[in-house]
This record gives sequence, C-alpha cells and structure tokens, in this order.
Amino acid sequence: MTTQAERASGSRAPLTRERVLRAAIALADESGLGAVTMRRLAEALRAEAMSLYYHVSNKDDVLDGMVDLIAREINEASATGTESKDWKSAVRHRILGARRVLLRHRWAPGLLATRTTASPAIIAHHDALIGLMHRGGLSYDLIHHGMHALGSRSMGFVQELFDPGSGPVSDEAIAALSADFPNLAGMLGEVAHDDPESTLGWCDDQTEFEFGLDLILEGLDQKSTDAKRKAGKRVNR
Amino acid sequence: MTTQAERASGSRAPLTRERVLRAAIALADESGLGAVTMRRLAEALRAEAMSLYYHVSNKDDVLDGMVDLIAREINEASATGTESKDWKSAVRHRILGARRVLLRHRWAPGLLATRTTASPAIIAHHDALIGLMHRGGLSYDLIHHGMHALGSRSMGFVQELFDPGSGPVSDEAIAALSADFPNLAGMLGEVAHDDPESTLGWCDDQTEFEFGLDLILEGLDQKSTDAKRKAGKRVNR
DNA sequence: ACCTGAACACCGTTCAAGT
DNA sequence: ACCTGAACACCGTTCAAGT
Repeated sequence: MTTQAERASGSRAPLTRERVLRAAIALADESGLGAVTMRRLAEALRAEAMSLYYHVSNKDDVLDGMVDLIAREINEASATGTESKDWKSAVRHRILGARRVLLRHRWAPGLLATRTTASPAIIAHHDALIGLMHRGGLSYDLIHHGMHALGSRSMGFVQELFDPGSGPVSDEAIAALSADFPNLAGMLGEVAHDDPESTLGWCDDQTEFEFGLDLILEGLDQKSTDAKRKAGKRVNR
Repeated sequence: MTTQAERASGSRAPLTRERVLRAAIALADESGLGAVTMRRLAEALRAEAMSLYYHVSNKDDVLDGMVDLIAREINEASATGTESKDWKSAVRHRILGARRVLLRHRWAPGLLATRTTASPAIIAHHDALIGLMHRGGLSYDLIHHGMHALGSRSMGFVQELFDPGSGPVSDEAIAALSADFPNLAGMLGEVAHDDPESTLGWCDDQTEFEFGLDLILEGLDQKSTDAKRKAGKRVNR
C-alpha cells in the first residue's frame, strides 16, 4: 500500500473513492460503524476530513459505497459452485456464503437495513437467487413470495428491494433491467402480466408478511406432527 | 395535557421520565428517529436539553425507554383474543397484532434491532408466544428453534434475545425468571437439561440460521410440488 | 427536588483558498 | 486536478449554579 519512499518523504498514496471506501470498511471492521466519521476516516488515510469530499459526495455516499463493496464480495464468493445441484442446495449454498461474508463485517446487516436504494451488486445477488429457483422449476409467482419470505434472512437484506407503492413495473423498466438482471426481469415481467389474482397485490407488504409467516408456522407444525408420529403417538389427520 | 392556566402563565407540566419518553415517541412518529435529539426533544417539552438529564440518564436510556413503551403497547394490544384457538391462529394473531403496532411506529423495528439488552416488556412478548406454542403441543426444543426462525419476523426483533455465547443457563437464573416468564423459564429449563444432541448447540447462531432457512426452503418446495400436482402434471415422489 | 447557562469535545458540510 | 483551513450549525454531555 504505502511504499518505502512515500513513508520516508511523509507523502502518501493519492486518495481515490476506492481507497476511501476500503478504509471505511476496515475502520468499521475494527471499531464498529460508529467509528466511521469523516474526520476519523480521513485520519486513517492520513488526510484531512475535507479532502474526502473531493472523492465522495457526502457521508451517505460513503455508507452506500461500503454496502456496495460488501455486496460485491458476496457475489464474488458465490461465483462458483452452484452447478449441478438441486435448487434448494444451490440457494442454500449461496445464502450461507452471503452469511459468511456478513459475519466478517458484523456492521453490514445493520447498515444494509438502513439503505433505501439498492446497489447494482445487491440486485445482482437477488437476481442470482431468482435464477437458481427458476431453473429449479419454481414459478415466478412462488419465487416472488419466497424472496420476500427469505427477506432479511437472505442477507439481512432490506424488506423492500423495490420501491414500495411504485405499483406494477412498466415494460420499459423491465426491458432496461433484462440485460444485467435477466432472472429478475423475467420474474417481474411474468408476475406483472399475470392476472392480479395470483399475486394478490404487487409486493403488498401485508400479503408478503403473512406468506412468510404462514410458511414458517406450517413448517413448524409439520415438524411437530412428524416428531409425534415417530414417538409412536397416534395423531388424527 | 397543558392546562389553560399553565399556558397563560407560561409555565408547563413538570418533566417526568414518562413524559420525556412519550414526547420522544411522538417526535419519532412525526419526524423520524433522526429528529430525536436531546435538544429538539427538550424543545418539544418546552424545556432545556440539560433538564432532561435529571429524568433520564442519557440518550441511550431514552432510546431504551422508547422501545420498552412500544413493547408494552404490543402486549396490551395482545391482551385479549387468544383463547380457544389452535396454536397457529393464536401465534399468528399475536404476531400480526405486534406488526400493526409497529406499523404505527415505523422507526421502531430499526431501533429495536440496535438495542442489545431486551426490556422486560419485550421478553414478556416472547414469553407469551412460547406459551401459545407450548399449549399447542409443540416441544420446547421445536419452539426454541421456531422462535429463532420467526426471529425478526415476530416483531423485527433482535436475533439474539439472550446473550450470545453465554452458554447454558444456570438453574438459579431460570428460577429467577419463572415468576414473571413461566413459559420462557420452562423452555430454558427443559432444553438446558436435555442431552445436547437434540439441540445441537445452545442458541448456536449457525444452527438456528440454517433451521429457519431450511424451514422456508422446504415450505416453498412443498408449495411448488402441490401447485404442479394441481396443474395435472405428474411429479415423481 | 428540579431546572438551567456556560462550556467542552465532537459531528457533517460549505466555501474560499492554496498547490 | 487535488487537497486544505477556517468557519458554521449541530450533536451529547458535564458541572457548577440557580430556584
């Protein structure tokens, strides 16, 4: 990072957006997100706080950038190893990989929850999950509900990846997405064009919340009756 | 709130911890959690920022107090209507009630996630959920996993209600709990004394994460095959 | 017992000025 | 093009002082 000459002369590598963000992540890893102030961040970079503003528009931009780098780390970690598995193993593998990354950056889930606009890297992660499920044979409608149910679990991710209340997505918007995020675009396109009955409200918070909730409750019930059957008790039903 | 005489004389109801916390919640409801500063809070109460410190130990205490009041609101909202229902309906009813309260205080889930120590009111909410499930016939072991799986979903609640890494709970600690939180104490007592195999690590983060994850994935898979069978396709298995 | 003014260390951010 | 010093408005908090 710092060359011999630089250290001797007291100079230092020039600031870049990349270097600022990396330093912010290192600072948060070491001392928590609370330690990431413009002044302390600059100090770590051996510069003045005001110098950061040349490479970064403001502190919110720094936080967005940190999230984006973490999301990229997740995508890179998941770049391999999803071939020739059933969809559940593949999704499981990717989500657990994301979890491993987030465990290295304990501040990240909390920060992610506060970000309103999703970075491309975050969208890409979800696009990959959608792709795995769709290749596994799940309908886009089911995947859509499932993504909400996985929700925070898939990465500590925001509940609302898409703007709440934005309504059905326009064809133009979907076309623009499809180059980078084919699976996401595919899902949006299909669900948007299906009759509304199957979805019962596009990204309706309440609907999605209850879907995930019932999924868990039914699963628990299933496990409970299984356990009883195995214990030899008779269960009617 | 303010009497005619008080307004005329320019005086004002005396500050109390309760009044400070209520004002903080009102301020957050109106202008977001970011608007809750000691100075602005004092202004809303027609006092000086420094006066708050007589009734509240610091800002963290204010935030803890806000969370506690919201948790009480949830418990009060759930005080009735859980009789004579199957456990799933009862749990569902209580969780959706909590959700309704949290929708009135949009800042609350985010704040809850940052609190490390759980207030008695929060523990009481979880105790009630445990009680409903146990009366419904679920084993404490399954309930324990289920609570983790419901996790954030049950209220946007912290993942770790109990100290992480605190290990098995002592008998004394459980005895102290049992008066106020009988269901929670019951679960802790049983799971702590069972052979470790059934639990695979007490509140092991990774174990609980995977339990919840698999519950959701299996539920989605079930729904998917159900949908295909209904559509007339043959599915082997 | 309850409240306040002055003061301190710390924020994010702007803007004119330096190289 | 890149960096900085001075300055502003805003934090949380302490502490001695008022009633």
